[in-house]
Amino acid sequence: MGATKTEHFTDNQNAIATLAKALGHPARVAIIEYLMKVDTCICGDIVNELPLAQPTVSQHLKELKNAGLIEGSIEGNAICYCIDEKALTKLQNYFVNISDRLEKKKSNCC
Amino acid sequence: MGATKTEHFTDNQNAIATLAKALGHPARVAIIEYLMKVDTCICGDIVNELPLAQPTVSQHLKELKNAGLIEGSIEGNAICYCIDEKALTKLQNYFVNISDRLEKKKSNCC
DNA sequence: AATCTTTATCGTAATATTGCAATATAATTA
DNA sequence: TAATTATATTGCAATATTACGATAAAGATT
Repeated sequence: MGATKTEHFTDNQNAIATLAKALGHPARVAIIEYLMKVDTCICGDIVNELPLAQPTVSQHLKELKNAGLIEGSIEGNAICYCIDEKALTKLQNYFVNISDRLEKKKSNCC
Repeated sequence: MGATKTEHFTDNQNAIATLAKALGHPARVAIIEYLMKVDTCICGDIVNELPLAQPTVSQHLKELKNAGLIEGSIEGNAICYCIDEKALTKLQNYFVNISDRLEKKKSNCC
């Protein structure tokens, strides 16, 4: 035991959980926010921006990339990371949808 | 090592990460969706709905409650859980805001 | 009061995450 | 081509998460 039983849940539930999990660490939220802030796409400045060692940041970037939240492209020596809008749009749609449904229901809770 | 360095990040980054982390497991996404689906607030039916043992579900409920995503109130013998709209609204606002900003920027990526 | 029902907690095993030093890889520059 | 720069990977220690059986706690029923 100890491993998540993904096979018992729907694809969408797993997809949302994967995206949410990727944002489930403040460093990764900070990376997304930094990529939003800097107009031009930035690479290893992220390492300077964050209070974490380079390998740690590299690992967080990898997780964001695996989840589809950011993309990286080789830029000579460096790697240029940027936000993948599709994933964030998916999250946005999901929560807008939930909030809409809650709005209509108007909490008849307990 | 091994513990997240929360103190180095902003309150908002930590708050978003905490909420996202709580939704970072398909069972917890499933619980939220189930609570959305059933009109009336439901308690231990969640256990029957999920493919997990009762203590495991109880633990997931606790995490959702700690994150502020659901509320529980005693209903005689049972506990009645329901969604806490505030937390989901916060997530919704966060992602709507990000998507808006991305929209304006129109990906000049890398 | 004894039993049943419902939910939470404890204890524990399996697994995953976080963080970093050391090192590898790969393009760049001197 | 040797040194530099930028990033990824490896290996490992500390900690956290996931899952569940056993058990506790607390109200409901008989």
